[in-house]
Amino acid sequence: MVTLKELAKLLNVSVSTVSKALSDSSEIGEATKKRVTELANELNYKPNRIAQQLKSSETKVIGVVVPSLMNPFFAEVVHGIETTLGNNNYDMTICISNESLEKEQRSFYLLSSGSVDGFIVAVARETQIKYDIKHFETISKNAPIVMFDRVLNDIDCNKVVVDDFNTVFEATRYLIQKENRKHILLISNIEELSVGKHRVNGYKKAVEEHNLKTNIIKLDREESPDELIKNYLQAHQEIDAIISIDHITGIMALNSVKALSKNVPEDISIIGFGYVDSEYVSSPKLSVINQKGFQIGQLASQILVDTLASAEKVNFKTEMIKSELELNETTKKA
Amino acid sequence: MVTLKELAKLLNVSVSTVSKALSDSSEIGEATKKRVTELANELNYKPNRIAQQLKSSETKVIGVVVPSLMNPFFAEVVHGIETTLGNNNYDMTICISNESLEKEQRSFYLLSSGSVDGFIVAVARETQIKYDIKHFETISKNAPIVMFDRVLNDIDCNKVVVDDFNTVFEATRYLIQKENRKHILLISNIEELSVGKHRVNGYKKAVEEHNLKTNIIKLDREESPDELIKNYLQAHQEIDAIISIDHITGIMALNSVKALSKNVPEDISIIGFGYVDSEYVSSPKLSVINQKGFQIGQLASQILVDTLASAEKVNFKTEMIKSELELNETTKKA
DNA sequence: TTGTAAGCGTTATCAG
DNA sequence: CTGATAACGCTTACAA
Repeated sequence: MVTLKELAKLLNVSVSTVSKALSDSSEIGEATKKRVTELANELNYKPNRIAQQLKSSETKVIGVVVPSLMNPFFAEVVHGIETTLGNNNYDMTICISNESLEKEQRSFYLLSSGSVDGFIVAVARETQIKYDIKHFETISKNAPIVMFDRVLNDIDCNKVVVDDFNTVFEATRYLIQKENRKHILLISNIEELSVGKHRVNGYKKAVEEHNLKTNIIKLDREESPDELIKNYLQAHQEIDAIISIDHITGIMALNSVKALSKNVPEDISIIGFGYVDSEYVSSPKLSVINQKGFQIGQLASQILVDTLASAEKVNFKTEMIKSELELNETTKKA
Repeated sequence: MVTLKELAKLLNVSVSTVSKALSDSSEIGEATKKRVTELANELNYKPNRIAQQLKSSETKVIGVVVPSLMNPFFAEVVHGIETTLGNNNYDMTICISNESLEKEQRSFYLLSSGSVDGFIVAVARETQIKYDIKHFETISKNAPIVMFDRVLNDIDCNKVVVDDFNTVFEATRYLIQKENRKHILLISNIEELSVGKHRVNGYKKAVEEHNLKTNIIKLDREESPDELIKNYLQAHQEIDAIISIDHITGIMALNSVKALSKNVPEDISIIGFGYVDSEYVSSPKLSVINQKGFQIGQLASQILVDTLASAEKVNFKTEMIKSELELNETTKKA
């Protein structure tokens, strides 16, 4: 790595002259500027970012802490984050909490010692359950945090959330009112998360508002979830619609229904949660709730970048990104 | 952010005393050590990592540059990378090239100015096609690079590759020899990538070795790929097996076949490329080639960490991770 | 046992 | 127009 000092020696000028010349300062004469920049290019000089960071006490790096990258929703959000940060000359360092509280804490403490200017987080499942949130309290005093999707009400920071309750409420109501469905099954495998609870409650409200019965299956992947769904459907022939509240069980439900030789959407309508590939891997194409992960990521990082740019402390806001019901082929035509 | 200097002032000792005390140096007396650590804890002192990095000219950060995170294969690899790096006290900053040469170059130059100790890359599609690889040549002189999956033969560095040719060759041969298939269709949507070419060639070799005819569909997502597959199958009723060489078209093929009321695997066997969710979103469960993304990520980062740890320059190696044929329900029982 | 000072690579202030 | 110097926060010879 070639440094200012080496350039200075080779050119027989001082370090500060080189520095100024390279930043095109008006203090430096055109002739020297040219000499300097030419040698710098030749030797492929790049200012050492670590040194700049130390000097400016700004890293231009954002710490992103997510539970997983193999969940397509988070992958999508991270993609949105990357795009916006890139446009604002920020890099990101990603830590994966793996839904573990301890891993999340470690990541935070590691990054909080000057490595990043701010954080974007979706809190780990274990953190939500145990509700051990000291690390957020500590950090939020020093560096701005933006939380998305899985947020903590008791932490004072900017938040970007999905209107989980209303989204599922409306999807359920759609099935009842527009498709005249009366026996709607909800399939859930994220019951313990706050977002999961909101979604279930949205479903319940819509169903109860129409004086219908709730039908809920809670899955977890250990068992054989497709069998469970199939058995349930066989035992409950009255089911005429399914709502799945995560990105995978909707497709599983669709496959189960097909296996029972029921017609979709004639006999049973299905609405799942969408992700980038869901329409490619389902047939007929799954009707989905699109959570707009990309936009969520963009908004979260824009808020963070803006916060870092403005000196005055503005009050914390919670922005809501409205999910969109995308009617494809597993619901009847509108 | 509390610094050594502040601690020193508060304790009426010198900065170096504080520094040594905190690193439990034998030079410092127990009494002062105690005073120092207590105040440090109280004030939540964390050494500024940027300063440490400048001092040691080591960042303990690895730059990871991948084409996409929404491709589950890369998400899996990144997960493997994160795990291994975490175990070795490294962080990672991720850049997404989005398959763009220019974005890839920018990422490299940005990170190469001291921000990271080394790189892990899968090269962008555009880079492979245009074969503009100057940025790799430049960087590889200063920082170690490990390439995975999409590698560049002309760059001298460590590599972790998948045996694409043999994997598909063997899968095809399996269909021919064990399942007695004679009309095998290959579906591809990554023809232009080197890995895609290898896979196609593996297929061709197996087919031709048995004096069978090759049948290939090239897809791209703009058109309506499922229709294309369906039409092809309808026009070619003799097809009795399908190999798909990416993570998504295998499931598409399965759905198309079912739509034509053919039985899987009785009438048609299908083998796709697997990813974490493929068995959950297919029914019957797709038989897949498992590329072992997680292991690839682990190995790539282990190699990089080892390289950084050892002073002597060892020769560059190319390691091969053997993919595994996982026979599920879309092939006949072995 | 503790303190002083130099240095990592930059930038910025101030003199020359 | 150019150069010396200090500072960012830390580590580490070397002195005391």
